[in-house]
Amino acid sequence: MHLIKRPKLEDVAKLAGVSTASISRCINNPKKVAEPTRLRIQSAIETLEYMPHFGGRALASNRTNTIGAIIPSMDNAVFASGLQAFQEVLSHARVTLLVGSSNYDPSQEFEQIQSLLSQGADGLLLIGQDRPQKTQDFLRKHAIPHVLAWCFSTDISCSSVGFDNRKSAKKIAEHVISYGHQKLAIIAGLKAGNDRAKERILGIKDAVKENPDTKIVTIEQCKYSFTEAGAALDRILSFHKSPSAIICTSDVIAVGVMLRAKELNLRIPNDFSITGFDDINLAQVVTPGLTTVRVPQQEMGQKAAKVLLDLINPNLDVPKSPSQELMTTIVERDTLIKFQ
Amino acid sequence: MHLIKRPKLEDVAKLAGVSTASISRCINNPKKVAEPTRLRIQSAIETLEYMPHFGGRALASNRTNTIGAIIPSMDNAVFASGLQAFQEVLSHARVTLLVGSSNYDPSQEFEQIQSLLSQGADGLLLIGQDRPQKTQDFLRKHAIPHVLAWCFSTDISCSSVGFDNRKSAKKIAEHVISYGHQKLAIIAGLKAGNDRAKERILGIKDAVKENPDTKIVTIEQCKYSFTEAGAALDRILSFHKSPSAIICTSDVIAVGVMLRAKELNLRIPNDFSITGFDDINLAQVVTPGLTTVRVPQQEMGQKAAKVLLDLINPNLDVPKSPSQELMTTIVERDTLIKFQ
DNA sequence: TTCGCGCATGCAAGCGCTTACATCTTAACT
DNA sequence: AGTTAAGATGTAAGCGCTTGCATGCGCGAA
Repeated sequence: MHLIKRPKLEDVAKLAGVSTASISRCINNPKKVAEPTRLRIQSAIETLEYMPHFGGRALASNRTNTIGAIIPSMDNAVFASGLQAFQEVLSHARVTLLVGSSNYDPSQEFEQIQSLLSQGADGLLLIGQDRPQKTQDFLRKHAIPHVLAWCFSTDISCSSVGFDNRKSAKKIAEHVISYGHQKLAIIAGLKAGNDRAKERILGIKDAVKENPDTKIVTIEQCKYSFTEAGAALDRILSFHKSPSAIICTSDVIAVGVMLRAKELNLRIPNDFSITGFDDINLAQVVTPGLTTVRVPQQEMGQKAAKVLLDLINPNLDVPKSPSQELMTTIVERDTLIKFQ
Repeated sequence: MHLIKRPKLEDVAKLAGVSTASISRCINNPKKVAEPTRLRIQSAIETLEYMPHFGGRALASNRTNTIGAIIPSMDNAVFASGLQAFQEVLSHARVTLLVGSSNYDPSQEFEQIQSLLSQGADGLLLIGQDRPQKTQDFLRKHAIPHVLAWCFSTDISCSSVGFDNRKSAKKIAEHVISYGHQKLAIIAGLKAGNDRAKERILGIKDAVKENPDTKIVTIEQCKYSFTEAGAALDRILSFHKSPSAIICTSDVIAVGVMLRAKELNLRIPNDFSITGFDDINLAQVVTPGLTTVRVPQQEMGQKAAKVLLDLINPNLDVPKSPSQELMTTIVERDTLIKFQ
C-alpha cells in the first residue's frame, strides 16, 4: 500500500461521469441531486476515498464549520467537563471544536480570539463577561457570533448561558450565615479580568449587608492552586481575627485550604467551617466532604453549544434560543456546621 | 460603529502601495521584505485591521497550522492537564488545536480522525496505540503525521511520547508485593480498545509471575467512574476471597473504591491496601492519601507537541525528535501498608 | 402538437491567498 | 565604466471548491 495523491472533486466527477457541481451539491445538499446520480456519486466518493479539501471549501463558501472555545484553562475540572459536553454536541452537528486557553489573562484571551478567528472559527464560546473594551469592540465590529458561559446577564446584545454568580454566592453566604456564623472570611480567585470571582465576592457582601450582625473579616485572593490557597489560609490565621467560617469562591481553593488546615492540625469544621463553589469531584472526595455550590457544568456546555449553533445557522423552524439562566444548588456535606 | 467588509490582501496592498505578494511575504516570512516596506505594510495591516482569510491561505498553501487531538475524554483530569500543556506549546508555535473526543470507543475515534482531518488538521495527537487495523491503514495511507501519547513503543513506524504502561504497572505491583501482600485483586478500566488498561494488567501479572507466593484473586473491569468502581469493589467483596491489596489501574477507580469502602465502614488501609495510577489531584486529596503512580502528564503534553511540530515542519537545524520514553514514579502515600 | 414550467445538471466565474518566475535595483566587483 | 550577483518587488497562475446562471430535458396543459 502506498500513498495516493489526494483526489479532488474533479477526479470524483470524472469517475461518476458528472460535473463537479453535482458532486458538490450532492455533498452539501443531497436532495438537490436525483436519486440515481446521487448513488453513483456516492460510490465514486467511496472508491476514491474522497475527502473535501478544507481550504477550498472554506474559501468558496466562506464557512468552516468550526467553533472556537476559549477557556481559562482545561487543566481544571471546572471547565473541562463543560467543554467536553460542549464538544459532544458540536460533534453531532458535524462542527469541530477549536480550543484556546487564556490562563485567566484578558490579553491572552484577546490573542486567542484573534487566533481562533484567523483559523476561521464561525463562532466563539467565551467564559464570563468581564473583558476589556478593546475585546468587546472587536467582537462587535467583526460581528462574531459568540456566547458567554459561566455567567448570566440579561444584556441582550450578547447571548449567555450560565448562572448568576452573584446570586449563587449570596445564597451560599446566606446559608453559612443561617448556621450562625458571624465572622466570615472570603478567599476568592484573582479578581482581575475575572467577573466570576468579582461577582461572587459581591454576592457574599450582599448577604452580609442584609445581616447586620455579620461581618467580613478579610477578603483574600489567590490563584486556583492548593498551595496558593494554603498560603491564603496562613495569611488569614496570622491576622488573629479568626473567622468562624471561610467562604471560598472555588472548590480548588477550599480544598487547598483544607489540605493546609490538616497540615496545621486544625480540624474542619470544628475549628472553622468552610464552603466551596463548583462542586467538582474533589468536593465529594475530600474529607470531610465539602459543602459547596453545584454548577450545572454539563448542561451549560450542552446548551451553550446549541445556542451557538443556532446563532450560526439562523435556523428557520427552530425557535431562536436566547440567553438561558441555569440554576445552581447548594450541596450540603460536612464542612459547614452550626457555630458553637 | 458599524461593521465593515472584511479587508483582503488587495486592500492592504493598495494602502501600502505594494503588491499583494509583498504583503503575503511580509506576513509569512518577514525577512524577505525590506525594512521600510515592512513597516509600511505593517501599519497598513493595522489600520485596516486586516486578518488573513483562513480558507484562502489554506487553499493556496495547503497548510492550516492546525493540529488535532483526539482524547478519550476531556472530562477527566488524566488527559485534561496533558492537553492543556499540549495546547500551550502549540499556541506558542502559532498553531491551533482542534479537539475531538472518542469516549474510549475506537469507532468514534476513527470518525473523529476523519472529521479533524477534513477540517484540515496538519497532524494528530492520539492516545495509546491500540486501534483497529482500519484506522491504522487510514493513517498510513494518507500519511498523516501523528504522535501517540500515554504509551511508549519502540515501533519506529510511528512516534510516541509516553511511558511504558506495562513496566510502570509491574513496578507498582512489585512495590505492593514487597509490602508482603500475596492475595491481590485488580480493578482495571475496560480493556476494549484501551491498551493502557491491558498493558497495566499485563504488568501486574508480570510481577505476580515473578513472585510465586503471590496470586491474583480476581480481575475486575469497570468504567472510569466512582460508582462503577464502587460496584467493582462490591463484586470483589462478594467473592469472599478477600484480597489484602487492590491494585487499580486508575486513580479515579481507586478513589471510587475508597469512597465505597467508606460507605461500607471498611477501613483503608487496615482492611485492605489499595493503589492507584496517574496521580491526579484526587490522589492527594482523598483520605487517606492514595499511593499511586505519577504520570508526567504535562511533560508528556509538551513533548508530544514539540515532536508533532517537528514532524510537520521538517525543520532543518532542529534535530529530529524521535519517540521519547518518559518515566513514571511511585508516589507513596497512605493507602498501602505492610500486610499484617 | 405546442408551449411552458420545473427539475436535474453543467458551465464557469470567482473566493483570498501563495509562490515560482520575471523584472528591476543596487552595490560590489573587475 | 562594465559586469554580475544578490536582494527587493511585481506578475500572474493556480490551489479545490461553491454557486448563480444557463441549458436541456420531460411532462402536463392548452
